[in-house]
Order: sequence, then C-alpha cells, then structure tokens
Amino acid sequence: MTTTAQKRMQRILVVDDESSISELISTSLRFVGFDVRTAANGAQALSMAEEFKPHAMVLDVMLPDLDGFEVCKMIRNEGVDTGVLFLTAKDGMEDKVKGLTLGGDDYMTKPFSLEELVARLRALLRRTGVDHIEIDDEKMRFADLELDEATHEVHRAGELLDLSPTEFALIRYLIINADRVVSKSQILDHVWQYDFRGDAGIVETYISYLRKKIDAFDPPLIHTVRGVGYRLRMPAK
Amino acid sequence: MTTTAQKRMQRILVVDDESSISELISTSLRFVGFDVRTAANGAQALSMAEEFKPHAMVLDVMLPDLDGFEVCKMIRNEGVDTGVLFLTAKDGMEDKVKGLTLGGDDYMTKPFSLEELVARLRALLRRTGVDHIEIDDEKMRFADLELDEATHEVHRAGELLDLSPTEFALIRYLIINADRVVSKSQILDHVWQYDFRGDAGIVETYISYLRKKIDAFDPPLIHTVRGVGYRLRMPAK
DNA sequence: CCACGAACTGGGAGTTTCCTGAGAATGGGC
DNA sequence: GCCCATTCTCAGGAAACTCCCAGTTCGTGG
Repeated sequence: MTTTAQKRMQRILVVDDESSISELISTSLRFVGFDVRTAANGAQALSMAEEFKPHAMVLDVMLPDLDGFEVCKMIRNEGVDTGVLFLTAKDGMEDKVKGLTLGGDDYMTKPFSLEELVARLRALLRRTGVDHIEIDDEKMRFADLELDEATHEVHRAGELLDLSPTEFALIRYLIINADRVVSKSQILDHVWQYDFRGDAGIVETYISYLRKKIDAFDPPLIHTVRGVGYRLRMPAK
Repeated sequence: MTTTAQKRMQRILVVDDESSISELISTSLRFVGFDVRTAANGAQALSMAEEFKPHAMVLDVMLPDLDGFEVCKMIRNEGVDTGVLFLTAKDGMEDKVKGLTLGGDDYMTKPFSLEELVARLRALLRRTGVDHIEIDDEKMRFADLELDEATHEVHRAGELLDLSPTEFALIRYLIINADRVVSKSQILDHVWQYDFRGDAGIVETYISYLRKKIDAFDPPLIHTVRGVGYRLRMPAK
C-alpha cells in the first residue's frame, strides 16, 4: 500500500534528514490519505522529485548537503510544479524563510503539531490548486458550529467566538472527529506539538476553556465520556 | 493450527521478553482467530517479521536488546508494512511513546485487559486497512442491543444506556460471546486487568449493575447458568 | 420440604477521574 | 521595556466508579 501509488491520491514528498521526524510526518500523512515518499538530503530529493512528481513537498530548510531553498529552486527549474511547505528550526532563520516563501508556499517552525501540518498542507494544495478533486471548501460544520480554516474563525449560532490558537486547534480536532470519542492522549498527540512532555491534564484545562466559550450556548456539544475521553455530539433532544 | 498459517487469518507478531505476558497475549489472540508468532527480543523480532510478514505487531517498548521503537523502525525499513500496538509500563516512557504513535499506530500501558487489547488491535487493523474483509463498522448487535465502539454508546430498544467503563467492557464481552456460556473466571480474565487479585464475586456485582440497566427492558437477555456462568440469549418466547 | 451452597443486591468505604480557579512563566506587540 | 494574551502547572473539591462485605433470596439435591 505504501509502495503502490493510487491514481487519485495526492503525492507528497517529505524531505528531512532526521529520520524520526520524516517518519513521524510520513506516517501521519499516509494515515490521512496521501501518497508519500521521503528523502533524507537534497540530492535524493531532486531525483525523487523528478520521478515522483509530487503535488507538494514538506521540506526542511536545513539539509546536510544543500539548503531547502536551493533544492526548491532546482526542482522548479526541472519543471516540476509543486507547492512547498518549509520546515525550520526555531531560530534566526525564521526571518529568512519569510522572505523566501512568496507565492503559494508556506512554512512552519519545529516543533509543530500534526493537525497543524495537515491543515497547512491541505490549504497549500488548495491554493496551488494542482489537482482539484477537492470538495471541501475549507469550512467545517457541526450542528450550529462553524469553523473556517481560511480565516481561522469559529462561529456558534452565528456569533463569532474569540479563541486562542490552541483552543482553535482543539475544537478543529474535535470537529474532525465529531461524534467519535477521542481520548486525552489522542488529543495530546494530534493537537499539541510533538515534543510536548507535559501531563495529559492540560487537555482538561483547555476543554474547560472551550466549554466556557462554545458551550455558553445551548445545547452543550462537548461531552465527557468518563474514563475514556471526550466527544462532540448533538444531544438527543 | 499454530504452525500452519491459514490464508485468510490475519498475522500478528507479539514481542515481549516476559514469557508470561507474551503467552497470555498470544493465547488470547489465537483464541479469537489470529495467526500468532512470538519473539522475546529485538533480534528475533526482526528475523521473524521478515519471514512472517505480520499484518500487525504487539510490541513491548522495553526489550533486552533494542527498544521497541528501533525494532519498529528497522522492520519498516525492511519493507514490512505493519501497524504496531506498543505496550509500555506505566511510567515516564509513556511520553516517549506518544510522538511515535501517530498515524495508524496505538499504544497501551500495562497492565491492560485482554478485551481491550483485542479491541484496539482490531481497530488498528481496520485503520491500517491491510486486509479489507471488513463488514463491521465498529458496531455490534445482539437482539435489540446495540454497542458502538466509536461513540462508546450502548442502546437497548433504541434507548441510550448510561454505562460505566467496566460495565461497557463487560457487556461487550458478553455480546462477543453471545449465546455461549462464559464462566465468572473467564469474564474476570478477559474483562479485568490481568493483575486483578480480587474475588470473582465482583463479577456478580457488575452483572447485577448491568441487569438494572439492560434488563430494565423485556425480555431479559442476561441469564444465569447456575454453577457455570452467564449467558446472553434471546429467550424462546 | 428442608438444608445448603450459589447467586443477588444494597450499603458504603476508598480510590480515581474530572473540573475549575489561581497563579507562574513565556512571548509577542506596541 | 512594558503590557497583555496565552500557555501550562498545580491543587482542592465534587462526582463517578470500583470493589468489598454482609444479609437475603433463590435453586437444587437429598
């Protein structure tokens, strides 16, 4: 399944020299339905891109041989038309990246959360519009809740809610998994940055924050399933 | 049966250095219809994986030679495409597991109950979707009883029942073994954590709890088989 | 029909899980 | 640099849950 490329799948090339990171990313992307290849350095990335023709790339700017921007430039010169999501460590480089990610591209600083990565990548594919099989108009809905990926806005019953970034990511994850029970550790794994080493209790705190904003309306949508996790659901009236 | 691999059976590789644990697990898995092999350390696991090509693995993170993550990585590098259910002691290691269980993988902390293990393993196989013989969409039914694994809801005659975690696990076990008599010690072994040192009398208590909720409807489905155990059955009217 | 063991169930103690408020630490924007 | 929003930790309290115990009922064999 990882070797046989499906025709309708969007192809992503992941380039990072830390194997733990590239594995983390590629596993996640495969899970949400992308066809993924990986490369560990610039040279590999080049030959892989030519052969694989990815719709988008996740590209670490810090590679052992070339830097990410070089790789990007060369690949585009080869005529491979692909959006790029740059990954960068949190340091001075950040500024440099900003200047270079014009056009449809985007970047994220490590460490990031996987939901965020997937969301950005989808947005990027939508913008660069390589393959319009897309049906989703960057808006998600559940009951009278509405989440807009593009504007990062959340409305309930027509009213705009003021959410912090983490709150937004959390409610997004809950909406994606609407009606299913998600455990606190699942939430932690997907919503928090992958190197978060704290207690799962933080999830309780944020659920509490969210409830104050989202469930200030009736009926309450966020339900606790004791001993298991949380669940977004429309209570049977 | 343990040596002759059936074509339609899903293959599971169990890796743990405590033989009592790996035996416990493999017996259970065989009983519910998997084709199981075991390994006691990383090296064995590697050679076994290559030859056996498991659909999924149950992998202790704490092994005498390599750690579980290494093993997992190496096996995947060998091109064996397999989901992994990590086992971890309840300590700091928990954190380390989190980042690596994204995608299709999952993990559980010891001690666990065998029902839980089987349920998670099935969910994992469903997600990684190696062998799509699936008919069940995470829902089980018996008579007018309906149990949904995803929402953790149980309905009888269309009405939602409010069950505690243990009650839920117990009714799940009874439904799985519908129409068969299961003894109190079987129940204890499968539904409670394997290190539970209490009396089998606890089962009576929970059967009683369940009856109040499930058999508040007609006809009663939970029947006592005196001197033997319990049986879920539709009484011949 | 009696006697005995098995099963049922209410009560309650001890534990676990969850919720929430308060405050320290961090970091970005003005 | 200062302020404010945000993130995260911690701890008290409430509620749910697990488990044990003991008195009672039930079923079966003698």
